[in-house]
Amino acid sequence: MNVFALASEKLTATVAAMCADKVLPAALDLSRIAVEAPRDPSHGDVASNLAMVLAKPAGMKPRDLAAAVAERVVDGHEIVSADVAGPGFLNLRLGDHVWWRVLDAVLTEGRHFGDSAMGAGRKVLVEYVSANPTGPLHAAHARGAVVGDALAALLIKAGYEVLKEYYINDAGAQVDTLARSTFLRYREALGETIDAIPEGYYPGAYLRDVGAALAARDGARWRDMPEAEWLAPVRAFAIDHLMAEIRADLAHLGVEMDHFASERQLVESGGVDEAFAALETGGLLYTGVLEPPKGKTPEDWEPRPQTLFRATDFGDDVDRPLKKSDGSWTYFANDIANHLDKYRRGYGDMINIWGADHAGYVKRMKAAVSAVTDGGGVLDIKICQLVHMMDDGKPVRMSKRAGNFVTLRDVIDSVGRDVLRFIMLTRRNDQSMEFDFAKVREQSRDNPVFYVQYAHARAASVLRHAGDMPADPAARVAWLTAADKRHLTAPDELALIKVLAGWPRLIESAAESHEPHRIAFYLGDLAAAFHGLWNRGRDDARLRFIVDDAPELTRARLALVRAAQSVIATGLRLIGVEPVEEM
RNA sequence: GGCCCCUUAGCUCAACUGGAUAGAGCACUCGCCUUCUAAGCGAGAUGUUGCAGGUUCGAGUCCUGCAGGGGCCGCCA
Repeated sequence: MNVFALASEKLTATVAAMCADKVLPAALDLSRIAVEAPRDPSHGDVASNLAMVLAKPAGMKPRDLAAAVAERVVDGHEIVSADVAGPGFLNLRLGDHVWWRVLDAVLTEGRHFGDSAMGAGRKVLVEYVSANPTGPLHAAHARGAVVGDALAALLIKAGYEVLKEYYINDAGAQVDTLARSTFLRYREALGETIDAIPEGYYPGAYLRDVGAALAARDGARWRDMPEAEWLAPVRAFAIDHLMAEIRADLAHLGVEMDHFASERQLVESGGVDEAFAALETGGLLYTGVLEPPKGKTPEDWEPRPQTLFRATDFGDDVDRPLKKSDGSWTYFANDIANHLDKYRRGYGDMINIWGADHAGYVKRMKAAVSAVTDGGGVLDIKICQLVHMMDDGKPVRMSKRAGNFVTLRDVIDSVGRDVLRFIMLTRRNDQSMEFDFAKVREQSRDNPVFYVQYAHARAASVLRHAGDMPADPAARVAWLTAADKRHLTAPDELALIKVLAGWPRLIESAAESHEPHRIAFYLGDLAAAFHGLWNRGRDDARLRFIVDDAPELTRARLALVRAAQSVIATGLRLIGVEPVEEM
């Protein structure tokens, strides 16, 4: 149950009744009415701007209109008071039993509390990670992986049908370089001495494993053949090998993709030609010469006619080339095909999670999606800003060139999957963040993961001490919902229930804005409210959850504890973190 | 040179997509504490939201310009 929806229905019903009574004109536009929690709890439980939005069409002053609605909306039961404040806000206060009902809803709905029908089963494709298959995932991939995965889970909870997809860049020059680099390691595995890795090859030691595996499978078969013979099979072998590692690393992080899309397969099956044809049919291609980028002219720049896409018609800054000088497709052309393919698979809503290095690419991709789907497809792109890896305040040096970058696997092994996942959501995606190995392992109030986990474990501890409570889950829910909630009237008890009541709304707003970090922040707030209640018991034993000589009071409080624990657990699981029973 | 993101308390960051007196944590000061779980609790103080304009009942949020930080900028992906 969603108290904001409840209040919203009450308010619109009241306005409708006033229209019917001709107090207000008919056919008012109610779409801009907001019903939300006021920032300051002293203003009430629910606030609405309806009087300010409707004032002009209704021909009334906002405060007068608000007062008229206030008078009619109060029923002394669910809405116990309505006040006009400021320029015309309508502040509602809900009856305590509304909150008690929320508590029962949390208990009976369990992990389904907060599920929303908002998505109405609409299909959404979330593409994330999509790292090149030329090496293991490194630390910088963690953020996109976690943000994408949590967003996907969030959208599922909000009622969307989600496909989690990884786009494998297995078609460009980089995978040819991978093949050649692997071939060196293959010869090495066959006994040759490789003095130095030539310039332009991948030097990473991880390719030794790949070379050795190839030698183990095929022996010396490729060694003396010309490159044209071995390039494709070695490339395929290396990609398969590295993708298997990438999948294993993702699994280690708790990320399970639904689908892996191959760029090469897309190209070979004619997907790019189709996208090209679609653009050509729309008259969106022409041959032209681009200006060199100002202030940074490449040394070998020479004006050259190219096949260009009219990206500027769709909000981009310049038109973009689709073919390289050797006649092959640009990465952009392939990616257009990738997105057209998504669209044709039924995914009109697409979300891509990208790293900061791709930020300059956003406009053209959105332009392309708009063009190639004739406006039918919508692409949202979330840019994950850089993560600065630190250890106790000192930057962790990473050099991809030297091949000594920190792998994703290293980070997971070092701090644990749960910590990594949670921390990656403690910043908005478009904000850069520090990740300090020492700090995230710290067990203190400063560490948000610890703080939230501790709240869950504390709740579990209380429930373990509750002697009367049935152990069987169904019986326990029945026992807790049957508790007399009239014992829960203290302001901070109600405050905790109000935080719980905000969960369904948080799911919807986070899903709508594609911002999974809000879950982590919400859990921090919820944990704070719970710890606050706990701490009341330190000074006054009567304020503890379990009061020995007051079984009915205890039972009601246990219902609150269990409800808080349940929402914390649901929230943690939603972002892929396992709640702990003990710490 | 161009484009994108960012700039909020001393520090690290929020702010429910335009709402009311901009909030947390850390650090700081004072007091308390050893528990249903020890890794703490309570109280206090903290602001020209980078700067200058604009839009409107109302702007941290939207539009323009400027400054600073980061990222990117045809034939890499």
